[in-house]
Amino acid sequence: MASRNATPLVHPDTDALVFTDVLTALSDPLRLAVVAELAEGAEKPCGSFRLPVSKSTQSWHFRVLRESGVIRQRDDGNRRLNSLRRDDLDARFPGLLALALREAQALRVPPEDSPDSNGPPPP
Amino acid sequence: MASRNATPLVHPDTDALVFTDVLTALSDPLRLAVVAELAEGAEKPCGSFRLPVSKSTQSWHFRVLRESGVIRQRDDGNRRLNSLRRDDLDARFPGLLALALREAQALRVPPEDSPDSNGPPPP
DNA sequence: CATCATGTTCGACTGTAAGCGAACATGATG
DNA sequence: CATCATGTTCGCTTACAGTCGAACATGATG
Repeated sequence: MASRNATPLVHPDTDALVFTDVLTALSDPLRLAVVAELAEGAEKPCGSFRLPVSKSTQSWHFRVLRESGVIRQRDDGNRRLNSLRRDDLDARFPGLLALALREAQALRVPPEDSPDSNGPPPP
Repeated sequence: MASRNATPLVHPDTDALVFTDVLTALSDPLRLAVVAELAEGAEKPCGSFRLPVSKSTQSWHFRVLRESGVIRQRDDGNRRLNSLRRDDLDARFPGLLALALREAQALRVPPEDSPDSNGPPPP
């Protein structure tokens, strides 16, 4: 469904990143989670994030992230691979990404109350 | 209209600041302008900002800023004085405010096209 | 080639953000 | 005390963000 005549995957130039747009993109917990996962480094297809929303909604969130310049997307056969525009973000808004990642970590399933961090999550 | 029985001016604790809420607060150009103006240091009453929206809308924006923990408000007789919670923000999200201020500066009436930055703005 | 997997797009719906004016509350001022 | 200045609150609109399911497009796979 990817590399054909449709929307040609627009990415804003590094120096065209808009601060308020990036903040808006990062102000959503779901998108912040995606960013955190991409921060691990590897390119990941959209479907690999297990987001608790429908596919169409996922598409929407990835689009917001791409169009604000937070992530890069490229088509690889069937799948659309996502990566973090870390260098661009660091160049344009130094420190912002680090901050976002730190907070995304904190947001990540606040440790229920188990004394040791073991065992599977309760059903 | 201020210090009476109404809403008692709630401010979130420093360690209770929510990242996504702060980002949302800062992602609005109008509110960003307010933050920039408060960054000059002085306490300023709401009416002194000359925002291009109605009074009720201004009240709304100040409320968003206060409840997200970006600004502090206190009543002084007739007026409600605003100040930036700089220390709290720096403690909780180091670097974020500096970044926002830098970008707010950049947003500030993008230099029309006058070769030298002189003369009053055209009517 | 038929089917499946991966994503996007479209239209509709819902909720919230942002805007306004009118009414109100209160402190300052004449 | 009457009036003015400063802000908030209360509906009420309007715009947009977020969500979904259905339909579609395309690459991969049997």
